Amino acid sequence: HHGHHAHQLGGGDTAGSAEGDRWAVLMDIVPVDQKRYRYAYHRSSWLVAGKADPPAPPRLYLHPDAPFTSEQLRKQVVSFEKVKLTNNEMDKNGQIVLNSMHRYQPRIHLVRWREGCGGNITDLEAEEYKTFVFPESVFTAVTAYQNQLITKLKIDSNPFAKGFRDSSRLTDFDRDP
Amino acid sequence: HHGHHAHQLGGGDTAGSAEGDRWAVLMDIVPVDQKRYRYAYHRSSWLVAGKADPPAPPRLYLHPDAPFTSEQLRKQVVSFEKVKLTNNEMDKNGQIVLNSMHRYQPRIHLVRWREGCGGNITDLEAEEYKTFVFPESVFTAVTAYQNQLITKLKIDSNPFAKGFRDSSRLTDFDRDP
DNA sequence: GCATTTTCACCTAGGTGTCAAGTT
DNA sequence: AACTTGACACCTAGGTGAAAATGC
Repeated sequence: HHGHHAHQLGGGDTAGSAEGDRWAVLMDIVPVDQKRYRYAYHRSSWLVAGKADPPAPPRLYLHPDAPFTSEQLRKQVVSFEKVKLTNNEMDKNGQIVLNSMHRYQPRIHLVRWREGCGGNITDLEAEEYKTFVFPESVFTAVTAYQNQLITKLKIDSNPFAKGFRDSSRLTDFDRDP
Repeated sequence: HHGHHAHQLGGGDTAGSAEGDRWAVLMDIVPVDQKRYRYAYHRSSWLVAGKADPPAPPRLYLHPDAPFTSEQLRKQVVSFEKVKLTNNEMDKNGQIVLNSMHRYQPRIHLVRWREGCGGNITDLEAEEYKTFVFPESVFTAVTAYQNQLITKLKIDSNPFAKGFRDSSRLTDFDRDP
């Protein structure tokens, strides 16, 4: 209603605006380059190992709490902790499909909620949206960690991996509490 | 588009119709009468025990898979297995609030999906809907089962209660498998 | 005395990295 | 030789009724 071009959002919606104040937040993950990588253990670094495998078209993952109001977007954390990755190109569960040993850039898309679509967004170019990219979030997809520091980071930061933390090595006192 | 009165749905949408073919399915649970009950253990039956406590206005529980298409409604089971009940009138989790020791009738409402509301249905009378009632689903709300047959039924039919099934009484062979 | 809440052992369901086995 | 998959132990998270504790 401010006369923005379609396919581009401007800033400046004020706190009072209620009309059309519904937003979808989506994530996709796009290739950084056309390369395949391998890991050089002895020098602890990634090396180019050839040309990329043919990429699947990036899948859009809609944040499950959508639609958000602009107030929610201002006051709440929008976490994508439930997004799942797979290397199975035939996946039917809406997971994001990646090729292992390739580099990727996650992207966040803020999309004006269209009444009547119910979040069924298949093509970003048909929407009014703005994309946010955080270059520090680039990563290399793997099926097994190549680096023990990554393994330690995951074990220390993911509650489901608590069983592998150092402190869980028992000190032989696990009988008759 | 067939000229039905608002607030009432007719049958006869054919398989081909696509326009507006989105439906919400909701459940609410309404008091059967204005009575409070108690259970007579010695005769295994419910008795009237006085006048009902003041009822909270019935809450509408929207099926989480909404909206459905009419094809989905024809071909799939619509299960309300995730609905939760509580006796806490202050509940903020969208659970259905009931008074213990009162009789209730669950109801199912089929509601035409309104674009722009995103399933945010607060008042049924503002919608185009049809209600389905199954008298065999009337029940008495409790905080503890009053009848051992109910306890057995629940234990035998709910996977989470498997630990209480007869067959799980161990036969003294639970050492060193 | 009866109804409700709290705590608990026992489950289901599913998210972790490990390790062995399989694949290319 | 390097990468991928599947079975596994170990967790988190939470749904059961039993039994004890609490409330009215």
